Amino acid sequence: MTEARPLTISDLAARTGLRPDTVRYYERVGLMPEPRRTSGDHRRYDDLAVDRLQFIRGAQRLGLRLHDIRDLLAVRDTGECPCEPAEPLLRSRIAEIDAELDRLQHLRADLVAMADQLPSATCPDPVPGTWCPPDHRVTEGRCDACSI
Amino acid sequence: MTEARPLTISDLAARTGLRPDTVRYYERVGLMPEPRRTSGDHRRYDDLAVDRLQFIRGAQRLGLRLHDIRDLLAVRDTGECPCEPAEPLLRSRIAEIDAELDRLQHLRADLVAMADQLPSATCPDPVPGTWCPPDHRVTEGRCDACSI
DNA sequence: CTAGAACCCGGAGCCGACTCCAGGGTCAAG
DNA sequence: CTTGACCCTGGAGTCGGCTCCGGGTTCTAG
Repeated sequence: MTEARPLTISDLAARTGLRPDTVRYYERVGLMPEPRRTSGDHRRYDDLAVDRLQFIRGAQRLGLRLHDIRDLLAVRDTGECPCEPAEPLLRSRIAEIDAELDRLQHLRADLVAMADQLPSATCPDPVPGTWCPPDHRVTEGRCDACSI
Repeated sequence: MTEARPLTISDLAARTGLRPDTVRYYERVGLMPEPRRTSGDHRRYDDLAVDRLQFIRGAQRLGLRLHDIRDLLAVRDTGECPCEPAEPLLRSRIAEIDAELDRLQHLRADLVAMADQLPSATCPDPVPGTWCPPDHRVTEGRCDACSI
């Protein structure tokens, strides 16, 4: 069977697409438990560690923060399914993402409007002056109300 | 005329919705030129400084980074309209935003799928195991391929 | 003239998630 | 046993954009 043979930290890292430093970092911040060590103080891991790191990666892919992932892991460690506490977490991340999408869509629209009018209108009179977002009207090469 | 009477750093900050610390910070990083000083070494500003900070705020509103804004200001300082160099900058920011929107939309879809299936399926067997993104099929409470 | 608000400066701290470093020690293949 | 790849630690650095601090100085209204 493919049991036993313990993994070094870089074996583990390689299997999970991380770097050894990152694994040590996860240990420091409490995502990974302290592993057993060789007599020479080198970390040795088993497949549970691989599983745990994959859980972390999966949760990260879902846009969760290490802070939240730590909480889910704590639940998981009790032997319970982390789904129950995960759902509100996911819902609130969705809300955050919606807010960010909204912000970016508005921003994008502003940028496009700005970029489109740039080559033509605003530039007749190369004078140092205010250069404004597109929702501020420009009169005679100058911005009316650039109070933001 | 509303000329002359020079502004202290907090006057300037108040007029532009910033804090004095922020203005000093902008000076440190090269966005604002060194202003003149009183004999006691206090900064004194004029309306050009207000204009400049408004330009900075406007460009920030468009999602430009201080680094880029500094470049635009450098052009503006030559007396030229910063539009010419601004356009490619804006276009590349738009591309970045598109990439980010894309990422967030995928992420959102994954989160929703995950959150929707949480209360039901995945949880029949509260065993510590892998908990995976929704595009990885789950068989008998376990994930087939959770290699990211 | 005096009180108290505002200013000065350099540097540190914050957020998140790493990443890298130096200066050692250890492991395993040959 | 040697060699070279790997590992250890604690701490610092990175990115961006501020924000705050302490200890000292200056400005200004009354």
